[in-house]
Amino acid sequence: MLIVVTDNVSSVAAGDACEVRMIHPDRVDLARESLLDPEDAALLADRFKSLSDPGRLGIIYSLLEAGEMCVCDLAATVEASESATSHQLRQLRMAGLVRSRKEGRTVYYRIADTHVRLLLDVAVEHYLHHHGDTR
Amino acid sequence: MLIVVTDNVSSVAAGDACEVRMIHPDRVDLARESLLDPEDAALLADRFKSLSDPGRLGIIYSLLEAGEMCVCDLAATVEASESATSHQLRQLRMAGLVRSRKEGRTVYYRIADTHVRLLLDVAVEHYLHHHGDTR
DNA sequence: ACAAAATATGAAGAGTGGTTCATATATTCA
DNA sequence: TGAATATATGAACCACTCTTCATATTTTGT
Repeated sequence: MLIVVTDNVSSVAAGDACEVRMIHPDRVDLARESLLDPEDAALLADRFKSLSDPGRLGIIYSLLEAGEMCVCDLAATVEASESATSHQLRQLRMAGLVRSRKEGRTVYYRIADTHVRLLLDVAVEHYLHHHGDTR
Repeated sequence: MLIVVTDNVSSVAAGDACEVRMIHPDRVDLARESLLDPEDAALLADRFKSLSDPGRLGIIYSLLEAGEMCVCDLAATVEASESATSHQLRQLRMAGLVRSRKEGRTVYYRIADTHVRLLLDVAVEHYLHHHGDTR
């Protein structure tokens, strides 16, 4: 990688494509070393995405409070159709946030593990009581 | 609210609209009491949404590692255009995850508070080392 | 004042997400 | 076996998101 330094502003010819401008190459290098590899970043982003829907948050809070619940009860709780609820539960299950158990015709869902509650508690702690300025 | 109970399966005629089926009305009532009000749920979901993009996660990790960084350095780090990076920083700023400080023409961004690191640590703890089955 | 630099913003396009509706699967009951 | 129940799945539609491109704003240097 070719690096050209002029005063305190540097440019890097990355590969054979465009030129990138930077002011503090040292910080860029530092930050680059600790970057998640793209695969992990995508995975982590996907998991956060599962938590980014009010309906799914409603499902999760319901399960945290009431323990095991079946699809139709969850649908009634969050006031959504059973189909929509089933679709959302599928996402939550594939994200590893909930697990399911089948008993006869009904399927009971539960929170997968205790990290979920911890994660929400931290988020609520930060977000709901801390609406700071937007500087 | 009219409630009709048959065996252990109940129906609630909610308002004047559709009919909702449920198996454990007690759990539904329990879960309903602890539901976030819609406003808070939407707010919380929005904050998680800010964390649901690999590029934004890259920005956040960069800031956690390198401290203050300007837009062009962040763009170089995550290999995105400066415009795209600026748009993403706007979201992160409005979500209260980062703050900015202007020095001459350059704007330096930093992580808003320590909860952000904690939140990511909990998420990584749960997600990256815990890819369980999908039952 | 003018040009260049650093960032911000707005609009438009492609892609994604969530719901609905119809249908499929699995299970119980008669 | 056939009907009803509980859930799952697939396709389609609308809305939203993210990027790009062009342009605006703010600040510096001459």
